[in-house]
Amino acid sequence: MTYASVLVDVSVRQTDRPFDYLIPDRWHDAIQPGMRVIVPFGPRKVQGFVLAIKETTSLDKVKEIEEVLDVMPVLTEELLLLGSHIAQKTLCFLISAYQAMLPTAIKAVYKKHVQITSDEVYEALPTELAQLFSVVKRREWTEVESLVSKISIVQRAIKEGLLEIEYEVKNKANKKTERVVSLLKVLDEDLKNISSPQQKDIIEYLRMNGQTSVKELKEFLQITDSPIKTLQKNEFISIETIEVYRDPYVGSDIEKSKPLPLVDEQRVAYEHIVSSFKEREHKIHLLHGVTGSGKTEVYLQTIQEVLLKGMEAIVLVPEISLTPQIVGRFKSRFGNDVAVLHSGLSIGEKYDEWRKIQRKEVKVVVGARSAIFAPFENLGIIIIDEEHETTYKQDEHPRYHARDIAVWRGEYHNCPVVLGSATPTLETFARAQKGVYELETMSMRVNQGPLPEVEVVDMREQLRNGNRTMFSTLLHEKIIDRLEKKEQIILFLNRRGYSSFVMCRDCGYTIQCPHCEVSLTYHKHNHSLKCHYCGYETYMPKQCPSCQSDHIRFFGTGTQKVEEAITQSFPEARVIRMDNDTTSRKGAHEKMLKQFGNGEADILLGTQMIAKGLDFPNVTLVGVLAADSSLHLPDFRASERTFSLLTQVSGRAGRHEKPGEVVIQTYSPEHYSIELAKTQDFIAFYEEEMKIRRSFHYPPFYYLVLISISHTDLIKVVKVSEQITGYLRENLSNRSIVLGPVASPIAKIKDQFRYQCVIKYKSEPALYDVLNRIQQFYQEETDKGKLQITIDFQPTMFM
DNA sequence: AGCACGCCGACT
DNA sequence: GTCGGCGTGCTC
Repeated sequence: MTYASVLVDVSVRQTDRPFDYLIPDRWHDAIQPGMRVIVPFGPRKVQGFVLAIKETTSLDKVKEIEEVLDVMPVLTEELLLLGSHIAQKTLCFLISAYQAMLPTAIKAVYKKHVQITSDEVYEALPTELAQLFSVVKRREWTEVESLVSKISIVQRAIKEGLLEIEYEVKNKANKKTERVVSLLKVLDEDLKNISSPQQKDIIEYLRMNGQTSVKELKEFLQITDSPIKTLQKNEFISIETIEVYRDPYVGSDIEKSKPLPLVDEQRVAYEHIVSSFKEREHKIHLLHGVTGSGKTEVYLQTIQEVLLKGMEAIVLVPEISLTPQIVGRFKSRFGNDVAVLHSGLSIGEKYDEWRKIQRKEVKVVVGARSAIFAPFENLGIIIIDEEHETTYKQDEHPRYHARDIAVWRGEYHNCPVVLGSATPTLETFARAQKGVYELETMSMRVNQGPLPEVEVVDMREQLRNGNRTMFSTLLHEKIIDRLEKKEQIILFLNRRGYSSFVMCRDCGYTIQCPHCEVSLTYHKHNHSLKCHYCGYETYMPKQCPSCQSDHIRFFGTGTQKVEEAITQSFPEARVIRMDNDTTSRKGAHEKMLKQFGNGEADILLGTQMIAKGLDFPNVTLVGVLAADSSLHLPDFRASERTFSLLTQVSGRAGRHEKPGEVVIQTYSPEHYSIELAKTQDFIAFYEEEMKIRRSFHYPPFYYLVLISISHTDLIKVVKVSEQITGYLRENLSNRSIVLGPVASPIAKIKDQFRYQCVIKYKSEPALYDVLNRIQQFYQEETDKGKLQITIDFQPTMFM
């Protein structure tokens, strides 16, 4: 007898452990850990993952596995191991960790049907049910629920054995299939006997072109299914259904590219990384290169080496759909060896890309955060571009950081991990300084061009001098100049922590969301006010609800408003505006960038999404409007983010022959992150910021855990928060610091009050134990859904 | 999470 | 005496 430990797809604490099932004989040697199965669980059926195969079980009664869903495991041995590591380190259920590794298409969909037990039951059934099941003998539960007058009559029929419930587990996956036609043996004699010209055409076509899809045959020969069917019936051809891949990049013509010559700094970095790959050393390299220093080319050539050895590579890029230019570079270098995974793909497309990896049909995957789980088994290198990006941290369970996963997998495979950035996180840079990571510095731009000249304009002064527009005199002049020279301009609107809120000029009243403690945002297109947290929407009032004054206006600068200002100040300029509104349609993003690249516009105006990765030779001016809006967020990383953002945006200017200029507009020009962005001196910024981090006990000197507590009852939230902080203070070592409880910066979302506390620690042996105990203590209450407690290690946000 | 089981009040 | 409400506890 062999048994399987199965982890079922039910994410609650009580089922967060394996259950044993008997493996039926027919599956004996076929079943392997990492495969998905369907098992009976209580009265229903659920999907589960086989964790292990074993010869014995301690139970006296076990059920049999009902079905095996995979031919090969969807989770490799490595990923199974990694899952338990993630569950342990982020305090999530094991099943959640595994779910996070797989494409959504593979997730189970549960259905419940009601059917007649036998044809003889009609007399016994109540008329209502007899009618319902007279023609259709099997119906979906939800359908029955809505058609029937009372659920109880169905339940009684089930008890009496007239009806029964059947549980079904389906795959969300939709493999895209295609019917293909192959020619069987057709003798010339047979051909003579075929009178239909269409059938003859088909055979002719197949003889010329070999295996062909039904679709193509029909299109090319302008025929229907019927002659094809006849040929199949007479066994001249065979039709089989095969799986095909959707190609999200079909039609985009990609030219093959060749390795570019490396400049000295690039070569040094390249050689270091390649040597640790060849020596099979798990080293972490920080590739610290200024914008335009050619980091991507280093990635490409190191990957080339990895591929030469028949090994595989993972490349993470922040939210990749936003940088089609980068995807293009990988596709053009490695062609069909590349799979691309990002959020812009449909569920089916993601699944197809994932299948290519699983079947080892590709060697390189380029993707966003979750691509770190690519099921490669022969990894040679892992690259994380723009290492400092916060999108690498998942903000829902499991709250993992892709960088940590990369390090874990690098260790498992004994391969190097490369972290690339012009503005690495302080944590990473500090490790490189200490020699924990290898530091590769690239301080020169490949084109030998200088970094762009950056000027900071004090907007307070502009205001004092009577300039009330969004453009300082300097930026205005420079825009005019570029427009005349037919050079291009990027205008960046820093909107983080910024929105167009509504305020009464007379009494100062601002309109807030009734369910969340945030101001509502004004939306121009339908004159509405919307809450960005819960979706609440209302009309824009004509009068102040508080003092009835007419002077109620919206404040803040949206991209729309900037666009209007541009057309007013520079009527001849052609503008492309990129923000969430204009790029939500699929492919809109790529299209707009292409237009700008072709010179169809003079100004590209946008938010964060235009800050990185873009490379347009004709851009010689970058303007940053309101540089400091990200500076005053209640977050210790605000300075780091601002500096990083300004550096990245500045890097968009003058990347090729023409030198670039940057104008940064700010109300706090004396702030060090803005002052240092002017010289783009990362080291100076690092040293300055480290002083602050040290004295305030922030990372990289301390690790952080953020515990958030929320509930609809404020008193309950306060009580639980105080209990938790009290417990932490009592049970953690006195070297750790516990802050709070305090109300979260956004104190209420969706009618839930939110409190938080923070643990700062350097080394805390009791940490996991204590946090687990807290989770267990409140488990009953959190299960009911009223109370929520989330624990976030190394949080990126404190909102 | 679902689902059954069981206990209790309400109503034919 | 039955129906349906919800609290409790289990699922190999």
